[in-house]
Amino acid sequence: MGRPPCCDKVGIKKGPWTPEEDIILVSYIQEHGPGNWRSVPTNTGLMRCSKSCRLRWTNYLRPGIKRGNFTSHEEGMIVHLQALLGNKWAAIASYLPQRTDNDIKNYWNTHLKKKMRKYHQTANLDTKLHAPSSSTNNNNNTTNYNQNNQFLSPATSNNRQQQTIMAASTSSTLYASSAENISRLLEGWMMRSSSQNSSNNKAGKVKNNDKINDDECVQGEGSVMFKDELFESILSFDDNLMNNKNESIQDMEKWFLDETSGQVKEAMQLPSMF
DNA sequence: AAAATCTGCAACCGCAGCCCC
DNA sequence: GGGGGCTGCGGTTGCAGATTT
Repeated sequence: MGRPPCCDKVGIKKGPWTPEEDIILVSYIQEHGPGNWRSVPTNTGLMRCSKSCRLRWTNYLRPGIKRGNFTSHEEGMIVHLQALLGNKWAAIASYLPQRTDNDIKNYWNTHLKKKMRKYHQTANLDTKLHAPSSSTNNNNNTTNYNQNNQFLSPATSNNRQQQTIMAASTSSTLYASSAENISRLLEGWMMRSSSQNSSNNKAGKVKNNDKINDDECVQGEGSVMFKDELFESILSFDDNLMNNKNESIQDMEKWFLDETSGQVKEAMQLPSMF
């Protein structure tokens, strides 16, 4: 019945990755580059399925990943892009090259969704207080979501077209193509893992990896590369805008070009919490 | 202080689409 | 053209730590 899970083979390890496994995977990718995931478990001896290796790399080990502490600007981007695209986390992540789709998805589900709900509760209350009592708005529910669990902001329109535009501009997969970056990551790994006590790795959970990525790849020399990639990503978005202007995309353009959070809020009609 | 509950996030599952033969 | 394999993606789960009772 149904499709069997990809990883139900006997001997395939599941669950949290150990630092040792991470080092093996990073070393292998340093040598061969990302891709051809099918061959990774056999070539490395890792008792993981190819899918697990790919996920571990893209969501955690890939150089340039920034973790935790989303800035208000990033929050604004996520909220606005989610309003435009719906739950197209990969597309949204392509505009935040230092964040993974998984990270953004988690952040949306755990933080932003609640914030938006709260905001709309407040906004709804305000409307009720200020609107005439004859209002025919029967939306008791505070937040509007469509069938795709997409938050419906005032700016939302022509989503199909915008998704096409977004998809066209997400072609730049921002894997670290630079061997230098990967080796820097590996160096950081080796240094830290040697001084790391097992107390930091309860039940195989490796929380301190976060810092390694930040230190080595975001604040280090490698950050130049990723800033450039972000810039290119935004440029490609602008190119698409030139060809596909419509009202809400112009809003988007305005928002992208604005640099201060105040302007962002204004352009997006975002609540003050951002 | 201990138990119960909540929260955040890494990892897994399974579907869809692409690519190659 | 179509069948199989591989990869990408979004939804969901499970668990550890934090918070509350």
